[in-house]
Amino acid sequence: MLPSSTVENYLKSIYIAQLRLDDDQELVPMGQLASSLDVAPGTATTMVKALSDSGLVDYEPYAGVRLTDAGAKLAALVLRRHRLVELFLVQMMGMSWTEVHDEAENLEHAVSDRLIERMDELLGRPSVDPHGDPIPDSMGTMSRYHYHNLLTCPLQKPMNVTRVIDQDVKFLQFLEAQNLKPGQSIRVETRDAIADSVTVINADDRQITLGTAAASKLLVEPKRP
Amino acid sequence: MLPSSTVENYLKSIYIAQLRLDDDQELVPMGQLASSLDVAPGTATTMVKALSDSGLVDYEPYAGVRLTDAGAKLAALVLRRHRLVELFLVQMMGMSWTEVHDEAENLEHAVSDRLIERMDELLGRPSVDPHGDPIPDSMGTMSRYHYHNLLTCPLQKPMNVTRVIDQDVKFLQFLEAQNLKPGQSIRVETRDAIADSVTVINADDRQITLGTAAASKLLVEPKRP
DNA sequence: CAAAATTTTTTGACAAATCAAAAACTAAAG
DNA sequence: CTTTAGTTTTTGATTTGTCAAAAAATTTTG
Repeated sequence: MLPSSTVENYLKSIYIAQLRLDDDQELVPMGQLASSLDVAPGTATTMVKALSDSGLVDYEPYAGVRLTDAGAKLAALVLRRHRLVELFLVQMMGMSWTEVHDEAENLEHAVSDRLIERMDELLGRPSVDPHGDPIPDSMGTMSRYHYHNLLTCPLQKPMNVTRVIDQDVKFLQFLEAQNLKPGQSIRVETRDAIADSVTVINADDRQITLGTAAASKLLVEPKRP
Repeated sequence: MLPSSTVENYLKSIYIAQLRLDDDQELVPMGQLASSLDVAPGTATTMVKALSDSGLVDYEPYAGVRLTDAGAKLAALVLRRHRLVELFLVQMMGMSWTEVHDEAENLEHAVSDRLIERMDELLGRPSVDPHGDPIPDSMGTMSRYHYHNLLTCPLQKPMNVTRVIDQDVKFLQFLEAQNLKPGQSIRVETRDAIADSVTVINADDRQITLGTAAASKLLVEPKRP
């Protein structure tokens, strides 16, 4: 009984929401789930009850939903397929990292285990996708790093962009144009809480100002070569 | 309103059945369509009526169904995706020509035009897939070549296998083991109508005997080195 | 050509996934 | 602690794709 792509999408959404909830014990609220899947709230309730009956989630009425171990493993494997496909499209097909998310959104439900294994091999068992997101292994285990973002990292220190937490094409294109892609070296110059902004210097010594909402989506780590 | 993968499969089946019907004016019987799609006859009737309402097929009750121009174009583009994916899996992913059909069966509904165009480019605008089946162009035009098969080709003349009209993995593996893949050089030695068999000599001078049902699935053309 | 066999269509039902809007519940504010 | 605001669940419908079995049409056969 292989899960439908709808089921895979629900599991994936819950998985990602749970990661963002951070505290691993918490429940994902139904409203949030519904809006992330772009369905009506009642639809999510119905579906989550069915998932609960299949043992993929724990559901607490009026409180929210949490993946079981079985559900979490399935979700991680969907994410693995998604991210390997993204990397494959960039590395082997020469597509832009800004456009591969939507393509992978469809392919993640259509690629077989055999093909995914082949991609993994050809790509050299990569650990992150083109956005810096970690790729779960074939057992469904995903490394969980706690990166700094542009709001929390030290000022005036050379950092590397390691990850971008947003799949919006325009935003990614903007980052590319400003040399703020994963892998680039940057440093945060100033932060202004009142102005709600952060200024960073990129590798070309160009200064870029971001709002804090955008700044929080760029994850960095101390530069070390 | 992009067609669902179910609709794509119906169109593809009708398209292929129509090619086999040869006389282009004929109708595909509902029973044949239903069994090729592995659905109940009534299901096919219902679906075909819906396709007819969308202007993708002409439906004549109790007689059968035929693609309209719009339907034929859509079907050809599905076939294009299927066959490009198959070739891609063999050429670029190193998969076996015997196993790519099933994989392509899923991927044909998930790959975008953009990705297909990229594959086509990387593969050098190929004209046939690993089974020798022609690949329609992006306008939905497919070359319709009239090959001989092992039952109709001249005896004792050197021929090239150009195409295999069967996707059964065991059969393809058999052909591979006997050096009867597309591209190989062979010659038909004898035919025996009573014994219902054909004997062929492969490139290694090994003699292989096939039943006529199998023999009719191997298409050949005169060897021209 | 009429009876039998076959094919096709119709009918009624069902499962998956969804929505809109009413009802129920929880949380927040006064 | 009650009213209000915000979530969540229920309810009743809808769409897509499917099946089994009855009914109708067609084709084959004696």
